[in-house]
Amino acid sequence: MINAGKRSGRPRAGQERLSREAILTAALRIVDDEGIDALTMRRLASTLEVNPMSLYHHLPNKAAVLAGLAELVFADMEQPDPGDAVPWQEQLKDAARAYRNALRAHPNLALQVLSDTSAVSDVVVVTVEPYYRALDRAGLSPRQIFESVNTLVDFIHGFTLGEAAVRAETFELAPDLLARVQGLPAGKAPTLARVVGELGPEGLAYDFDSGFESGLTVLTAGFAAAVPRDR
Amino acid sequence: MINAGKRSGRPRAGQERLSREAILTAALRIVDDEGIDALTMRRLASTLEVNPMSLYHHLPNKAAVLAGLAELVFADMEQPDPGDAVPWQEQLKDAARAYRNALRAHPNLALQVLSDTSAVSDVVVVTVEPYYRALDRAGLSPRQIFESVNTLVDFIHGFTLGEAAVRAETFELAPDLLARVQGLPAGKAPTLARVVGELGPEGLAYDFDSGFESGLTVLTAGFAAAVPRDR
DNA sequence: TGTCCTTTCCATACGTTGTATGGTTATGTA
DNA sequence: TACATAACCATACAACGTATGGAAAGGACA
Repeated sequence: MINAGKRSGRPRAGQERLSREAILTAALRIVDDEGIDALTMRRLASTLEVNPMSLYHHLPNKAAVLAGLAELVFADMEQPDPGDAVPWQEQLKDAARAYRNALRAHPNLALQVLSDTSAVSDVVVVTVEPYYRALDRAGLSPRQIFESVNTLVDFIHGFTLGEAAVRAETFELAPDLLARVQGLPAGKAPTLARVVGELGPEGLAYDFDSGFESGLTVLTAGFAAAVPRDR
Repeated sequence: MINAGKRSGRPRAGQERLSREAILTAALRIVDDEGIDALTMRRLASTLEVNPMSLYHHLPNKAAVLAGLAELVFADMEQPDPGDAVPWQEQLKDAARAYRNALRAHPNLALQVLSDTSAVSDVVVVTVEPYYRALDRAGLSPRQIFESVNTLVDFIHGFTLGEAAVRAETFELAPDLLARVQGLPAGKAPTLARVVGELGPEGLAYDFDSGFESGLTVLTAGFAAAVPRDR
């Protein structure tokens, strides 16, 4: 009768079924597989084959679970920083790509992560050095660097948000947009209508990767334009 | 005994207490005053002095209430579009400012609005004409215009998200950031540490308005740099 | 070794949520 | 005048987060 049918009590040493890490890993799997709404304390406990209340010995509440997940997302981020061997533009873009990749590795968590101020500001502090380095090399002033980094990070956040939202829904961006534009009353948005018409359905087939690169190019060009003349 | 103490039944014509619009208006007030979490169907019904289930005759479920709120936010947006009398850069910036203002008029709704794909794509279609007009005047190709607008909108979204998140929490950005950076192990992020140190506490006192303007300036400069040479 | 606090798990239960079901009464149309 | 429909209400249910308190094992100290 080795613990058969036992109902409760502390487990033997080394037999603990839970830990903060185990809980967060299971939670991340649920969110990745089934979306953020599928993550409930009861569901989480049941996949761990544990009573719901047991979770509360490792994490104070559900908000802490979500905050822990945000933490995990950033922990997996790889920091490339090729250093000064490449032009500052490439250094900047590489860092931005790494950030984007970390965020989109778990699209169902994007909203949670981006709206969790403490998670974002944590990671921003730890992560942001390559941006500062690159823009310093470019010759910007401290104030310009500070504001440029904020602008870049905001772009990445907005981009990721859009990408995650579109992936979550199952709708086709291009035909949808085309249909909407064509459905507008004539003369309502003439330039939009003309440009969209010239692009055509295949021109509108949005590729997130190239959209991101395009944004990075615009931003780096904008940063470069801000470099004082005497450099 | 004119309907006194009556418990249920259809109201007299013209005496209806509910309508989609009335419900959404009340919901918006709750969200603005007390935050998105305060909005429950029961709370909403009680401010309207109505049974919770009555709401369901005008809106199919709570998600529809939230979607309706997103709609309201955009409905209040004023579209300036000074037209071709000003440089294209100003036309672009004015439109961007109007969009930002609409989003931040209801900060507690920002997250909801930005994550509601259909709301965003609705408004983007209706709203985006000035951007297209400005960038067309600047001389960009259809493809460049399309991608530039996406970049600009993503920046606005990311910026708004950050602004709303910071406002929701009650913490001071500048001292917090400074403390975090100073708490880093020495040599961990040298450029960040130096730049932040040079800025000092007052240099870090973030002003969202000037941060937004700075982003717009960078982006317009980036767009300008993409104009083909033969223009 | 025996004592006692702590840790890890479990059982039960409470209040709140969104909403399904089905009733009651007035409206509008046939 | 009959009847489907619309606008309201009462009741009820399942699922949620989590407070409370109990059981069993671990670890510290006598």
